[in-house]
Amino acid sequence: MNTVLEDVTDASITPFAALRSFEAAARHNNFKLAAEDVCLSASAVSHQVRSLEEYLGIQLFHREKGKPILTSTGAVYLESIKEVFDILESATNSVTKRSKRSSLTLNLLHSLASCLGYFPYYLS
Amino acid sequence: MNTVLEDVTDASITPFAALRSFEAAARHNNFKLAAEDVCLSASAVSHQVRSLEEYLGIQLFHREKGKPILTSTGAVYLESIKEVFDILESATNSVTKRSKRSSLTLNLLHSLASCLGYFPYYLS
DNA sequence: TAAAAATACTCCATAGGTATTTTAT
DNA sequence: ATAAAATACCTATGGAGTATTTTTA
Repeated sequence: MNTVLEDVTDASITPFAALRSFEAAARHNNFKLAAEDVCLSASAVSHQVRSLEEYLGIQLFHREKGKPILTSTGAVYLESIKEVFDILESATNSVTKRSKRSSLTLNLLHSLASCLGYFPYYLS
Repeated sequence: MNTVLEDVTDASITPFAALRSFEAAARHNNFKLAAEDVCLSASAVSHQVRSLEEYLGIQLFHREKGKPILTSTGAVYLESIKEVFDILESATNSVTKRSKRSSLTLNLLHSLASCLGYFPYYLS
């Protein structure tokens, strides 16, 4: 068969973890705070945002002044990404049956609590 | 602070690669064919679909007869997942500037061509 | 000089492969 | 008897960490 290979960026292999970091980074305009949100090191967020930029072939943040500031293109992309997370979340909720279980209240730092929300298996 | 940990499945950490395999598997009701679509081994597709099921805590496929058949819950989930890919794809397209480059036509098997579409860096 | 971002370097967790077994036709 | 799916097991890769450097306020 004849196939013309084009210079496409296939959305279905979008580095997904990077989208989380990107969303958090955009929300704060700050990689350090974003890192806390997503329970990673600032270094990891930097890596991920960069990889997302390379994957897309565009700049998501201006970095002239050290502080990352969302580019206008980044802002456009962000809106869609939020939508993606919203749909994914309602999809997940609609198919996930949650067992009513007895709850346990803990006193925790917010940042740690947030991580436990993502990774409850840290609890033993 | 007080934090109540609930038994939630956080959509933002959905195993994303598994969604691709799931979509392909659902389209074919066949892991082998799905594997070709996503350029992985059938084993990998099996792994991924299972991990997605474990992550969601639901069954996406009936497997009584060896042949995987989408469950009704799986069908519900699939619809949203397709939407997610659609949004992601248009988001990607809208921010991706594609350089008009000269194209090269090759004769390839369909399955390989499909993989090259995903992974053009296989070309040297 | 303090604090975040970028980068260099490293490591190991895990995604995915091969080989094998199971199951259904 | 064949072919797909499940599973066991193993390996290599790259994601993410620490340490360091750079940069801005």
